[in-house]
Amino acid sequence: MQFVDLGGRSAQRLGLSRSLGQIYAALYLSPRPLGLEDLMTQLHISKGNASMGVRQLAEWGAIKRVWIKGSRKDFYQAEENLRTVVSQFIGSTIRPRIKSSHLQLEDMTTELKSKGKPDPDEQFMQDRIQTLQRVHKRLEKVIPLIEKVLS
Amino acid sequence: MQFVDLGGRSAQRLGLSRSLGQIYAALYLSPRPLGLEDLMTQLHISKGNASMGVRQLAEWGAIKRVWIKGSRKDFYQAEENLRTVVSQFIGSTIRPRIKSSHLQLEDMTTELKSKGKPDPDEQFMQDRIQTLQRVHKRLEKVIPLIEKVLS
DNA sequence: TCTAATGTTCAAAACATATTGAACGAAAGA
DNA sequence: TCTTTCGTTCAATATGTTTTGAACATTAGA
Repeated sequence: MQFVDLGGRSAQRLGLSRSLGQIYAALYLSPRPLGLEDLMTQLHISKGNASMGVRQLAEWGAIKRVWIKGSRKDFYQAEENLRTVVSQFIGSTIRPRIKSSHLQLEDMTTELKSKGKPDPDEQFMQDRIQTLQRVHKRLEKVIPLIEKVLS
Repeated sequence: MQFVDLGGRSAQRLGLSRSLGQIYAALYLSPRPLGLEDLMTQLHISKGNASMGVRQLAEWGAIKRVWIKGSRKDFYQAEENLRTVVSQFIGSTIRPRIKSSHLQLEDMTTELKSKGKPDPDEQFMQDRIQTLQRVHKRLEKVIPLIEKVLS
């Protein structure tokens, strides 16, 4: 299905697995909660894959588990507020990565500076890294804007 | 080298190959242009990899080829204006993808609408896709902000 | 023209990651 | 208690991507 395909490809672009995107897409378009069985047949994926997928998505708050009276299967439905989904993804995945780069750049500058008496080449490196840090800081400011634009 | 590693990992996060990031990082920190030979030895990558890497980066305008008198090797240096690099990357890679998703969503809505008389489930899908389109449009607005924040 | 230096190409290999599926565990109902 | 249904786990497999390296192309200089 076209929408599910789009979900799969979008997920891959974001560095996630295709099936995560497919699962979310299928749930997002379904008026009724779906069980593992449904996902397996609709998406042609294995039970293991479906199981791991829904767990991951539920951890991120992108889908939620619902109970349906009279069935002992687990059912899931998409968190329909996309702002929430995006925020969650940013918080759990994007932000930590940015922070990590941030820290590494800091490490490098402090180490360089601690050596004192930089020769011209070291000075050049130091300058470049500082420039990069400034750019990095500016880029970080975009993150809150993403969330703002979705409100 | 730490900075080169960071470049490699960052590239991978952006969906590029590790060596692209490493090559750019090495050039970015080097006060002098580097040739293929330098890249091969500094980064422990093959000649083919280095050759393909610099071509790609040069196409994106992230590095430029420079001639050094008295040598017939090709040398490269990083485009030092990171704003340019980012813009280029957005234009050549991010924007087309967004546009593609955009078009696919439009396709789906028009197809759904053309069928007339949606049953309740079709109606639900139609609504969800429309919501998604609105979110998508809002997210698109962030792109110019990225470029703005770098000016 | 021949040789040496350099860059390019692309099929094969290496690598990384996602997916499968069989075995297992838990728990409900008979 | 036994059986069935359902979800989970994870080693093996499949898939997709990157990297290698040997063969080739091109050009400069001898």
